[in-house]
Amino acid sequence: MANSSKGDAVFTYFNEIGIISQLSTVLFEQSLPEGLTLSQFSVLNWFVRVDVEATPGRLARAFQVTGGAMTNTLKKLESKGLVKVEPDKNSGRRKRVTMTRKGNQVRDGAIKAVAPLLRDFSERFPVEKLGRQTLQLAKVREYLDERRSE
Amino acid sequence: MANSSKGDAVFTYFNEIGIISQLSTVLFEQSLPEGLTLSQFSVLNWFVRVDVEATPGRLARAFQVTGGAMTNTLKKLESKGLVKVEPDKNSGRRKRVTMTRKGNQVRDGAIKAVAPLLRDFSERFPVEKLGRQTLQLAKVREYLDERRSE
DNA sequence: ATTAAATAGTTTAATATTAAACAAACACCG
DNA sequence: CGGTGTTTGTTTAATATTAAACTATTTAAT
Repeated sequence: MANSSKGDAVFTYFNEIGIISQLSTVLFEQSLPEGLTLSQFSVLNWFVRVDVEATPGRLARAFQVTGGAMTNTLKKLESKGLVKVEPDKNSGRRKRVTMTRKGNQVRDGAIKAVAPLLRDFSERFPVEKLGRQTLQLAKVREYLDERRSE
Repeated sequence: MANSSKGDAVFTYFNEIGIISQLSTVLFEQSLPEGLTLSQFSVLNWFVRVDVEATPGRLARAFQVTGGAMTNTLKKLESKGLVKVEPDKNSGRRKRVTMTRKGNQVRDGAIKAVAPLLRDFSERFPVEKLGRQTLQLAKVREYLDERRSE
């Protein structure tokens, strides 16, 4: 009895998380320009926040998706002219991915387009509270990450 | 500056949520028997926790998925012999979905199979803490739900 | 130097999902 | 009635994803 109610609590917790993930992704993508998906935007944003160049593999690892998924995402971005994918001069199997000028502009536009959404949200859920929740979530994420490939 | 850092905080928050959703779903499904997906298990579980019968539409609404998605899920469950889908005698357009005996058994098996996972998790993250987080998450979920179809 | 193993990236087939178009049955109002 | 609009469920086409097979290249071992 106490066991199943514990299980229920855990189940409810992950259920809420799943629903929030779904709803927030849809809301977010509705505001994004150029038919950008969250994955595509995230890659563009990575180039601003982390590094100006990358390999497909590095991006796949950064976003915890398979290589195939990243190949697909990069193809979409490339066909929109937002990233450039070239062979790496130093290694025949690697490729070198960079953001184009247009990619940078579209990323900036996306940030602007999404700003009202974020502003509204952080009015109702102030950053201090959010920060505390994020810390707790990070612990859960780390725990699951460890249990991932065991 | 303060604006973008606010945005970052919100973005990080939803990012953590997205990753947890992904990881927990994979971990959960790896433990489920009969090749059950989370969606399929959730439907079976619904029949134990909420009602012994339903229409496809009611289930679709309960899980916030489209009608088409529920049609698909129910077909999978039906082909495994875990639910029964019949025409409703009182209404020609409705259908009546119930869980079979086998469905009940498989659901019980799934609960057992998943128990160690839940136990481990609630050792590391005690229910009181989890409950508090769940409350906060529910508020966020409600907020997003309101903003959904506006 | 050759061979074996590891790495990087792509392709293919499958899955779960959505949105949109559709079909059938019902409800209601003139 | 009789037509109009709504509800219920399915189908279709598209998407993003995964796992697995595959190619090509580099590294390591003997």
